[in-house]
Amino acid sequence: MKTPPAAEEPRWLTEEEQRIWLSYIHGTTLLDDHLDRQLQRDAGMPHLYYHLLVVLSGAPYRRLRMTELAMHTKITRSRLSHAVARLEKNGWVRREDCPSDKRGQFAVLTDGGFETLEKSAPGHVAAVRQALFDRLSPEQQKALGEIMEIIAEGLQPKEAGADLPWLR
Amino acid sequence: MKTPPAAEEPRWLTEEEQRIWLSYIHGTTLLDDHLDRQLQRDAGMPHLYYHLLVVLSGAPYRRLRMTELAMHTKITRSRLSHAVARLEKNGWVRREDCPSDKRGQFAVLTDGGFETLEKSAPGHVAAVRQALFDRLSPEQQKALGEIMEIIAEGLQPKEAGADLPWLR
DNA sequence: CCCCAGTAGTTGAAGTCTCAATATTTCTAG
DNA sequence: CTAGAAATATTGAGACTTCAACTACTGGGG
Repeated sequence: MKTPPAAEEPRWLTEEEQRIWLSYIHGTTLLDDHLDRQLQRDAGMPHLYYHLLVVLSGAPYRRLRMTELAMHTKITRSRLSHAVARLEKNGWVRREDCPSDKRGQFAVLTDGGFETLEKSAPGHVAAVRQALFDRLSPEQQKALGEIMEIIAEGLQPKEAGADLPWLR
Repeated sequence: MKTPPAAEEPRWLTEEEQRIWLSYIHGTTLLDDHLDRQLQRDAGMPHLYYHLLVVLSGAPYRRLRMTELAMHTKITRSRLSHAVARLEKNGWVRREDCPSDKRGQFAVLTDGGFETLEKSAPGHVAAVRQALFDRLSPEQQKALGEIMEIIAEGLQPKEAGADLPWLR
């Protein structure tokens, strides 16, 4: 009988938590912008598009179903459709019908796309190193990986029932 | 005389570094999307716009010069101009001329903007907690803050000369 | 005082992203 | 076997971002 049931005061962030959160916003904003600019300049595409090529380049036969590619990159299928349309226009990706499912489409990395990747990869890796790995201790790198994995895991569309408390 | 001078092989990311970098991409992609969606739904604006209101609410007289606001939020002045135009249309921010510099503009948080913030803040804090703080140990939270600060610091437009090696 | 390089901020066009709606195909219960 | 539900992928409109060009103003040397 201490607090009214409906108008609970929310648990605000502490000063320390606010600092951390602000640092997160600043760091990610600056890094994302930095890489987008670097890649736009050196490869003619934003970071996400580059990443799509990277993922395709590592897939069997350099191809992936649209839905799979979307899941691997954590983006919506709609966003991916638009992105692939643009990459196709550049000749870096090609679409192919899926023989076993008439609804399906493969996104296939073309030779031109692969060459573009080869040309721009060194500059991109250098940028990532310079902005991230060169500045962090091995412990911090390890911590960052673990932290981001936890965050990603918590936001992933889960398997059926996994977030139903009465099924835990 | 071991390696040709022009075609040095770049220092690719190790497997471990690749894992970390991929986790970073996944985590930030999912978290940014999650918060954008949450705020679009509950407050009618994307996360960046909400953050602009937050920063203004903490500034003296709830106002900041455009350039200052851009620096506080790590975005370009152009992006800010567009964003403030939209926030102004919503009645959450108002522009005011700067008396001491006729080029200058203040962005001022309106009462309506403040109320909107009050209404949506609890939900937003809850989302940040649930996605981030609730899942990380105190040590991880601390580490994340330090890591992001380092990254941000490295990408910040520096003071004149600060990045000239011969001035160090 | 005047020139002009630098600063503050805005603008429009082109590119990208979101959201809801759509067409098509596959799966499944009955 | 078939009707309905679910999955695959795309589309278009509107919102947001980027980039370069632009206006207006300031401040410091000649």
